[in-house]
Amino acid sequence: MNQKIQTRDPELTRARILDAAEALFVEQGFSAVKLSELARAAEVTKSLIHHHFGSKERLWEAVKNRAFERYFTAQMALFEEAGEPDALLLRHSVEAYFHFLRDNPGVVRLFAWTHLEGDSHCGELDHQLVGAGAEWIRQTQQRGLLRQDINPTHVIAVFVMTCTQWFEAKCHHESWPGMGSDEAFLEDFLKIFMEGVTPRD
Amino acid sequence: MNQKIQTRDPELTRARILDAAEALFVEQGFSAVKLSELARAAEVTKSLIHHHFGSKERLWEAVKNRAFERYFTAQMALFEEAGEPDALLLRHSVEAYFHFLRDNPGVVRLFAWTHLEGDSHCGELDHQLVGAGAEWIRQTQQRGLLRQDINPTHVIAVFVMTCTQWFEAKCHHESWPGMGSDEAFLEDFLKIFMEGVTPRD
DNA sequence: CAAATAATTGACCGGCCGGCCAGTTAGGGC
DNA sequence: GCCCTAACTGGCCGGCCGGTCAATTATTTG
Repeated sequence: MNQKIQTRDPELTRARILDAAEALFVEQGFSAVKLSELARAAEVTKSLIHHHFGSKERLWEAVKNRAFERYFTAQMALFEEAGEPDALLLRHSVEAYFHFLRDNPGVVRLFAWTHLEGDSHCGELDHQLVGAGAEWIRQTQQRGLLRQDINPTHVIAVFVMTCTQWFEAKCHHESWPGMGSDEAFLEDFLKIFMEGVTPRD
Repeated sequence: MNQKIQTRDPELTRARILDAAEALFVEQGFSAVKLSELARAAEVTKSLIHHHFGSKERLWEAVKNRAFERYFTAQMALFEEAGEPDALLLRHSVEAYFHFLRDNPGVVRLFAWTHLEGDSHCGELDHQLVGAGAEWIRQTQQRGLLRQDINPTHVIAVFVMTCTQWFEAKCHHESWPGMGSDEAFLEDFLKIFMEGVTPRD
């Protein structure tokens, strides 16, 4: 009775390890995570982790790759359901990105850890996305719907960075006197940002 | 010949440990730093570290406290040499903050580590600074030199967060297609930001 | 159905981690 | 000068870290 499951499912095992590892790495960072702790959390033996991933470093790589791929496809999906390039669409993109980060705090922390490691991998994954977004802003600029004296990539960078830092440094800013809620901040940021990228009449 | 220094200077020893610890913690983060490595870097015995700071955790606290105090006084100094509140002064504040971060990469990384730890201490140190800055923006708003429909604290947050993330996530964004230099980005950000906070004619 | 392959286990390892302690030495107060 | 405090040293320790290995068992292949 109560004997261990006899059936084997290597893919599920890998997934269990990856899931548990992602949770721990995201929470504590690479070097603070202990394989013994991870093994307990994933309900596998420590040896099994080595069997499937070789080493702690390679497991970390696998975790990052999987998470970034998820991030990338999610962003790509958001992007592809976009309509005609105009200023309103830019506003919706900012809102979508902000809410995506709000709903995926793990992604935010993962970014922070990899930035501290100097890992440029996640940035490279963005190339398509940023390239397409910049092209899209360029078109809007040519239509006269956005001011033309700003580098389109910088437009993206400004809103991406503001949204990211809002969630990365929440513990830092949330105690600031007068600081509002997520939505209040987003609204004020959009006021500044949209006014800033709109051409003068 | 070549004998160890006989003279004792506990304050200098503390400083040597703190300096070496700051360098290592900033680079690698708390848990990746080994006390043996730190002892070598600071040219002291491991025991001496424990003698002066008690434990690795308390040393980390001491490092953060000292660095944040330095940060705070540097910012306070910048702030106090400011003149009459107007829009140009806001622009200069953004530039000053941006260049401060560029010239103090250690501060940027320290912020990132503490954010990941959920440490709200650095945010609390900012209270005075942010309170004063917000008050200052409020005055400028009342003079009609900045638009009045935006929370002053959010104005500060937007530029602080953009500057911070620019340097924190440099490895992420610098490979983006079309991304410009520090100065080019700052210029474009200022175009958006200043236009966004200026009242319509 | 046998043989090969892959998944899984538990025991084990060398190394080093943070921390401790007994002892030594310098310096400041009296 | 003497003593007490505090700075400083070297050696040591228990524990656990990431990683290995031989043995066992399920699954796939042919």
